[in-house]
Formats: sequence, C-alpha cells, structure tokens
Amino acid sequence: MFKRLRAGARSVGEIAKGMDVSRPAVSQHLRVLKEARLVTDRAEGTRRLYAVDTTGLDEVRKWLDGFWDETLAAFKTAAEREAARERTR
Amino acid sequence: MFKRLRAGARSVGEIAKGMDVSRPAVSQHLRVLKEARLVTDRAEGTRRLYAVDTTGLDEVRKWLDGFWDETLAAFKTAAEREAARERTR
DNA sequence: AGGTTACGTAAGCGGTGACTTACGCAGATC
DNA sequence: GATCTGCGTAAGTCACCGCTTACGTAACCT
Repeated sequence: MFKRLRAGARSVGEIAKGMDVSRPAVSQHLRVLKEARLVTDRAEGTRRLYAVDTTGLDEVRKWLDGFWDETLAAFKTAAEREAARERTR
Repeated sequence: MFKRLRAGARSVGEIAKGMDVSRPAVSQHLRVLKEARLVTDRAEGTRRLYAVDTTGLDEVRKWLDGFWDETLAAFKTAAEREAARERTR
C-alpha cells in the first residue's frame, strides 16, 4: 500500500486494483495511515486521492534515529563494561 | 524487552521481573528474537543469559536505510512530476 | 430527476497471535 | 541421591485484527 503511494497520488480504486484485498479493506487501511499522519487525502470529484504525508514520515524517521542512537550507545557502554569485567578476571 | 537487553546481558528471570507478563511469555519472545538474529543466548549454570545480536541489528538497519532511500527518492520524483504538471496548467 | 461512479462505514466473522498454566529437564547444592 | 533453581515447551484459551459483505452517501452525467 505505502509503496504504491510513494509513486504519487492515487485513488482508492487504483490502489485496490491489483491487490488481493477488497476496496473497503484498502479504505480502512488508508484511514489508520491517515490517523498516523502518514498519508493525506483530498477530494477530486467523486474520487478521493491519497498521497504520502511527510510530517508523519519525519516523525517516524526521528523516532527511529533516536532509537538507533540509544541502542548503539547502550550497546557500546555495555560492551565496554563487559570488556572491563573481562580484564579484571 | 529489547530495551532491557540493550543495557547488557540479562537472564530470563531478571527480564521477566518487573514486567507485567509471565516468565514463559518472556521465553517465547526471546525465541522469536533469537530466530530473527536479534539476540544471542549463552548458558551460565542453570541460568541462560540473553544479549543483543548485532548481526540481525545491522540487517534491520540496512533494510530501513534502503526503505528510506527508496521512499524519499520516489517521493521526490513524484513531487517533481507534480510540479511539472502544475506548470503546464 | 434518475442513474452511475467512487467512496466511507457498520456489522459480522475467522484466523492468528500472545498470554497463562502445567509439566519436564538440566545444572547446582547439600 | 534428593532437592531446588532456572528455564524451555506443550496445550489451551481469549482478545484483537483484518477481512468481506451490505448499505448509505456525495459528486458527476445526461
């Protein structure tokens, strides 16, 4: 779903076509993506175009960066402490 | 769970203590983390120490980097195409 | 106005995943 | 050898998630 939207704005029907799920299922997915600020929607006639939303994307990116920083930092200190413990044996 | 392991090697009981799930539940989680190469385990007497595995961590990191590259690239070209379409109006 | 298209939403259902309890087993301690 | 500790695993239960079907609605068309 998200990979399809990366290529540009798409209508619900276009997204659903070619996927092995029904159109309402796609709508429901788009709703949670919208709530997560990962997509935006705008009406165009009877159709409804969805596109990726950079705001939520940036949030995810920042969160992940922080996660990696914390993980690597914690792992580094843990490794150093482990090495120190090894040395005093 | 993973955040606890970041601080260093922990036994199953230590991890389970303070969490709102039972010890067997923690064991099951650790099993899937182990299969995903995200943790390693070594026996120490009757206890079993778990620690983060950098190999699986690197794989995740690489996959995420590729995902972000693809996403941003696709989004960029989509935005440019959108801008061009706007200009010819 | 009537019909068609494209969509969202409610209702209902099945499968799956995460948990708990119960049990078995290896290692330590005496 | 007996017991205790720490753990993994099997079995069973339950809530939740994602899907489909059915229906209602707004915008376009003639």
